[in-house]
Formats: sequence, C-alpha cells, structure tokens
Amino acid sequence: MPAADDPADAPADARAADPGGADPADAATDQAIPYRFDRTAAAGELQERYASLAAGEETGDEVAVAGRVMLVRPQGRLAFATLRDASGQVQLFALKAETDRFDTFAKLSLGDWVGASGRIVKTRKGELSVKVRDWVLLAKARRGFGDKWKGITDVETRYRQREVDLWANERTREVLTMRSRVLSALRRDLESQGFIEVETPMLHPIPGGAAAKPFVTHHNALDADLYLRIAPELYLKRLVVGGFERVFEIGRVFRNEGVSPRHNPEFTMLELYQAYADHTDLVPLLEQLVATVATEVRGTTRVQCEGREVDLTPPWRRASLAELTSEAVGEAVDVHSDPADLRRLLAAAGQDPHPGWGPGKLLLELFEKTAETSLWGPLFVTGFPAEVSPLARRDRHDPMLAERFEVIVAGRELVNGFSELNDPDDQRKRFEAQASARAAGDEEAMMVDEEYLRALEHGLPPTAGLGIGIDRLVMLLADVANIREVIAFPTLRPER
RNA sequence: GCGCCUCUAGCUCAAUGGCAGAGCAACGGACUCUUAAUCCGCAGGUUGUGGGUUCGAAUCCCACGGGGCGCACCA
Repeated sequence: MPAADDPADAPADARAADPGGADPADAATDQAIPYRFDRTAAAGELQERYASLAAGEETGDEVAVAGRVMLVRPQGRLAFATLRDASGQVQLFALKAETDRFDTFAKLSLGDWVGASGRIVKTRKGELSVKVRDWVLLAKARRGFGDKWKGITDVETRYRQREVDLWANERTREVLTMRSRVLSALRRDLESQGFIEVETPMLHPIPGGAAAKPFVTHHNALDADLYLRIAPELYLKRLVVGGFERVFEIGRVFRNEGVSPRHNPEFTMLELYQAYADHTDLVPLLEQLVATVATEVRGTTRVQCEGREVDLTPPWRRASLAELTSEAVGEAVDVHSDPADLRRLLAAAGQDPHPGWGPGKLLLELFEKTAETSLWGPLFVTGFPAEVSPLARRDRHDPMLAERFEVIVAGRELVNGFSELNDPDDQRKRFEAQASARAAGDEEAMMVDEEYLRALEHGLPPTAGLGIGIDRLVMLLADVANIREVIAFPTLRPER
C-alpha cells in the first residue's frame, strides 16, 4: 500500500483541497477511525424482522449497524441516508435534536463506511430506519463513485476496478455470489458421494493432461524451468495409483492462448476420478451433479441462457461424433472412412487439412467445423477417435476410438470425460505419437512424461475421470455471455 | 496474431468541420419524514497519446496505447 496517494492520480477535488490526504472541507474526516465496530444487526435481518412494523411506529429496540452509505438525503434539521451491508439495505434517520454530530452526519459522502446505533423505527412513509443516536465514520470514500443512478457501466472500469463494480452494481454481486454457491454445491455433492478433495502441484516440470500451450517460469534455487499447469489430470491419476479411490480437485489451470469472451488465460477446472469405473459410470454421475447444482443455485434444472432454454433435467441426449458429423455433411463418415474423403469434406468446409493428420484428427476437425457449431445441448458427444485422445482408454469394441465423451451445453464445450488409459505400454505409444506431432510443429501436442509412465507401471486400476470448466458452468447458470463476468479479476493487459 | 468498432469533466452521456455542453457526484447555501428528495449558487477539460490535413479538428487522415466484438486457438 502506498504511503500517500499520488496527487496526480487523486480526484480533482481532493487534489485541490489537500494533495496529501483528507479534504479539510469535509469535517467527517476529522474523526478518528476506530479499529473495530460492534455490530449487532445486519440490514437484511432487520428488514425481515421488522417487515410488519407499521409506518410511523417507533420501537425501543436498540441496534448497531454498519455498512456503506449509498445515498444521502439531508433535509435541514433532518437527514436520511441509505446504508448497505452485505445482507441488504436499511435507512439511517438522523435528527439534529437527537443525533450526535448531526451536521457532520448530514455531510457524509456516497461511499463512506459508517457504523451507527439507535432505535428501530419506521418512518411516516413506511421506510424501516435506524434512528441514529451515535455514529462513527469507519472509512472515508475519497474517490467518488459512479453516477448514483447509473453507477459504473464502463466495462474496462468494471473489470479493472472490480471493487467499484461490486458496490455499484447489484448484478456483479449476484454473479460472483452465484459462483461461490456453485463451488460450494459441487464440493458438498461430491463429498457426499465419498470423493475427497485434494491439491496437486501447479508448477509442473512437464506440462501434461491436456493439449495446450503452457506458461513457462523459472525456479531460481533449483535452477529449473517449470510450467504453470494446464491440467491436474496426471497427478490426480497418480493419487488413484496410490490408493485414493475417489478424488477431485477444483483449481486454477493456465493456458497461454488467446483471450475471448469464452477464454481467460487462467480458469478454474473441476477434475474428478473414480476407481473401478468406466466412462459410462460418469454419465449419470455428471447429470446428477449438474442437476443438483442447478437446483441449488437456480431452484430449477430448466434454466434460461442467452434467451434459450437449457433443460438440464437428466437424462441428457447422447450421440456419436460420427453420426453427428455424418448428418451435418450429408454423407456417412466415421473414423474408418477413407482419409481422402475426409480431406475432401474438410476442404469443402473451409478447413485446410494438415498433411500429418490421421483419420481421427481429420474426423474431429470435420466435426468441429460442421456439426458442433449448431449443437445446443445438453448433449453427450461420444465416440472420439483414439488419435485425438492420448490419455483415454481405447474403445473395447473399436481400437480406433476412445471411451470418451464431451458434453455440450448452451452451445459450449463444458465437460470432457473418459475411461482412463491405464496400460503403460499403450500410454507410452500415445505419448510418442504426441511427441512426433510436437516435433512436426504442433505446439499443443504432449511431451513424453516418464514420471507418469512410471506411476502407471505401479498399476492404475480401471478408472474413469472427467473435467468440468467451472467458469463456463457459472456462465450457464448465471446466464452471462462473457467469461470475465464470472471471474472477479479477469486477465487484462497491464495498465499503462 | 488479423479484421471491425470504441475512447469527451469523478460517473453517465451530448456536441459530426465553426466559442466543448448537460445530468448526477463534488464544493457553498436553504429546507423537520426523505426515497435518484427539492431549490439556489459555484467549480470542474491538453476531447486516450503523438503526428498530419484545414483559415479552423472532439469531429477527417496516419501511427501508437487501452477496451469491446468477430476470426484463429481452446475449456
């Protein structure tokens, strides 16, 4: 924290009055700021408790409230102020005849924090109020808040100075509160099913568990380059190797890629792994988990998103990638199709196929270019090619496919899940294929992870796992179109 | 990374080639039941930055910077 405000950065009025600190014209700042305040009631609680109090009625009930001054209406020898705390709002009613330091109270600024004590009354116009006897300034708002009617709407200010956005905009408080409730509901539900929450490293010697470009950093004492994790997957499966049968982690992952309304460089992922299960066991688990969370935070499994309904009530539709793609391109294709045909269709869809792509990659690209954009969901897309699923176990009926699904909800990929590949020899082959792709220029292809291979050699039981993009889940439930709305401090270019 | 849009007082916005304005906030004053209180007064600006065109630029052009959206990449 700076010792003093930079005068050039201070509001014009404060700068003119006193570049070093408080505005002497405002007597409220002459008060000593206490170190603590004994609050006895929250605004929301008072509104409930005294809902039936009649207009003009005065109680003898003494309370002490604290919060931020949102509006002030001085009126001669009376003054009203709207006080807001985390639970809601309550009016402060001050009278020159009864209120300590009334003149100073009447000069409070919007944004000031105050503590006030007095009796509960309801004004003649029916507004629940604390009739202030004593009050104290808890913090001075030296910077003005936005327009008192319109608040702050400038998106850059809203993201860069979220503290201002939060107290100016109700909707921001709602969305970030909903995020917290989503996380809490997820944890509760998983724990009730015997999953334990674990934490694994964020600094990885080899970035693994996903196809993505990592951030690189350096540890000085170890003189080692480390990567910010792109996924916790490999460490979580190592915990299953060690004997934890149901684990989950909710945590930040980092991907050094573009930003967009649906992508933030750091985002929150939930990954869970269940031993002795395959990908089909995850289907009801996921449906139930999402439905439970939706019911807890929205009260329903039928939510509105971007003006359309998303019905999260289980069960959700299932369709294979091959059938969805066939339908979209108007001819039957699958992972066994002639690669030449897949290339032709891909070119027709406007995508230039890379010479190194095998049939699996070609089919996936074709799906993404044709079918995926029109899907709304919720929908399990199954039958992903093994070629593009290097950590997933091969389909028991077709070794060209993996036992993997992605879930699309509200047109966005929300979940990726599969039966985990637990054969160390096959895993080594998959890593090697990835490494060749990497050598051929695919920056997002995986590296061979010997540590992980060694762990698999100790024996990973049959295990199923999935990952959920938490930010996107919150976007869905809060019905916001931009990922930055669900992240308290989204990544922006540094100021200046 | 590329394309399009955008940036004016603390905030929300006007002014589209001709004197940079309003509302709110702030500041001074009036007011004993207000609800975005009301009323009177006062102050507030290198129009994102730097160039250019023009008699004259917030306005037109170029570059740079911030932000938004789209594309690409992904979750």
